[in-house]
Amino acid sequence: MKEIFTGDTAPPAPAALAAKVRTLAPSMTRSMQRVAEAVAADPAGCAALTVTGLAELTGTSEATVVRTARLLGYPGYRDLRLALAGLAAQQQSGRAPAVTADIAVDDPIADVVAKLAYDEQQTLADTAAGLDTVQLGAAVSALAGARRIDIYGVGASSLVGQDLAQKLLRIGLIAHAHNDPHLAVTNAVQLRSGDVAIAITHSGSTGDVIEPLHAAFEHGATTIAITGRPDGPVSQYADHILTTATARESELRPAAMSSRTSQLLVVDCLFIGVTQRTYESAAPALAASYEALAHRHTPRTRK
Amino acid sequence: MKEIFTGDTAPPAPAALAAKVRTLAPSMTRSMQRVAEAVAADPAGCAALTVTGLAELTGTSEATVVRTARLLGYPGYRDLRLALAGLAAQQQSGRAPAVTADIAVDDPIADVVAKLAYDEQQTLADTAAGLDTVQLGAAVSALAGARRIDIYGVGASSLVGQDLAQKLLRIGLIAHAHNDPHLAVTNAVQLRSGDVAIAITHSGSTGDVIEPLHAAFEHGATTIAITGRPDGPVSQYADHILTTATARESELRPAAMSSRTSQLLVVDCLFIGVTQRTYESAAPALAASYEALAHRHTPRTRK
DNA sequence: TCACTCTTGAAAGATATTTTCACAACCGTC
DNA sequence: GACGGTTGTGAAAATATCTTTCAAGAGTGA
Repeated sequence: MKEIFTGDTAPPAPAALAAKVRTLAPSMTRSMQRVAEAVAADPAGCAALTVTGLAELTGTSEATVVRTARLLGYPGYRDLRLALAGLAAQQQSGRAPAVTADIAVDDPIADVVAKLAYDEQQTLADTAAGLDTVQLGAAVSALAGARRIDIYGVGASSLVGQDLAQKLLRIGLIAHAHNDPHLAVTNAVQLRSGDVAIAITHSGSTGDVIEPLHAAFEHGATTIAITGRPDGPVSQYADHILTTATARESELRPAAMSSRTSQLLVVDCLFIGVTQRTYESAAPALAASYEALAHRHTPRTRK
Repeated sequence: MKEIFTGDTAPPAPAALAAKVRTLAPSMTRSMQRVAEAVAADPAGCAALTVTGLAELTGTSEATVVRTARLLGYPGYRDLRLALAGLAAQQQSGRAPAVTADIAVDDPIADVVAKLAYDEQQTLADTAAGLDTVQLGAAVSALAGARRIDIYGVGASSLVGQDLAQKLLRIGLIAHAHNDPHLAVTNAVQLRSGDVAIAITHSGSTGDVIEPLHAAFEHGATTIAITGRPDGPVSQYADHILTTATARESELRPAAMSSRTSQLLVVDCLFIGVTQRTYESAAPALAASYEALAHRHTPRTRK
């Protein structure tokens, strides 16, 4: 059965507010962005303000502040404010926000390693916090019972798709990752109810990926989108939307880098989820695949 | 004239609310005690209530609720509520130490997400800590000046290799990821000094990957191994060894999962390092590849 | 340029909070 | 046990805050 994507990211956000702001920022208007930025930059300060206060601070109107709160997933400003207070309390008591400068051209290699590792850790945390477990559960259910699974991704996302396909094959599911858009579409029209199609696109607007998903959707397959832009075109044809985190990008660190990390976490979650659901058949399949590879390793030599 | 009740406890309380309630209870009237008790017993629940709601819950009136808030040191109920929200958030974040456990078959999906994210974060930290920056620097130098770069990986490592190849191609280097062992070997014998060969294998003993690296090594290419077993056979033929972390694996979470995370971090480090070294040519190449993809995105739809 | 949609804030409308005020309950005293 | 005074309480008015509406302005594509 299909669910209708209502545009609002489902439940009130817990702690991943900064990440959510980043994810949703592109779909915001200028004024709303100003509000969102203010909120992300200083949760504690904003929690102390009334709608009117925050509107003045950001040079916008109350209406805009309320609109922003809505977009971030809260029923209204009051609830955003409450969440902000919670966030502020956590920040204060908890961890110091480790300073994380952009990677610079002249950074020594050790700094590059440290910054990269930190950024990716951050991306993982953001993804985990922003992932809608209800959608994830639904996606897992669909996959666990799927007759056939087609996965679409191009560019960097193609590798993520292949990773997922490899994993699903290992537990005995019939999965195939496409990266040729033409073949993907011609295969998609073969799908029907009981099959699952997965589109992976960070931008949410990659035509080569949307087209096969659209075709699969039209033919009655259950469709899943793994995207950083849940409001993007791809979501039109997705029964279940899994949102990946959007990290700030810099010249040296393209968005593709963190989106890959985020996508892989989602893929892993899907895989583990499906393994759990189909444990009876998955466990022996995993064991068998492990066994099959054992003889391909040459004996260890130690220098 | 105002009804002034400002208890001697002047400043807004931080987290010691329960204690404060106990301290102040004797000086409270019966109704106020009921309110204070409710608040102390369930901060989170009360944070969700309006004055009217809390008044009803405790069988008192709004005025009493406000008076209680004042006595507790807040300017009014609104501020008490904000503090309550903060408290609730702290409590909630406090109880989440279960993530260190292995992922179990019956874990709810939310736990799976949390545990996976945590594990991968750990893997990243371990990798960053264990990476030899001298070796990394040497590898970067070799890549930056390479005439041609061949990458070998099979299975999950194949995807990592492809990721690296994609990245290096983007900055104008000539890189190719092989996953067919035969073709890899036949190509490897074409390499010579000035070329670079990279083998990616978690076990360090994957014959299909060692063979081409061996061939490349013999023919004078600079060889790099990305492996979780620096003492494995693959290292015999590697000029530079980059060590990836080995996370504990469980039945549900195969080693391939964390080794991939670790390998990707290494790959990212290599990429950034090479980009830095070749910035003059890499920057415009990156910009061009970005540009080239721009038109492949369909226009955004906003609901 | 025109027609169009999207964005925005002013102000009206709805809620929530605070204050006021009158009355009930209690307490000690005569 | 009735009386004056004090204290505790909630209903309702007053205020502050939040939400919605709506029309004008900004931006956009033909």
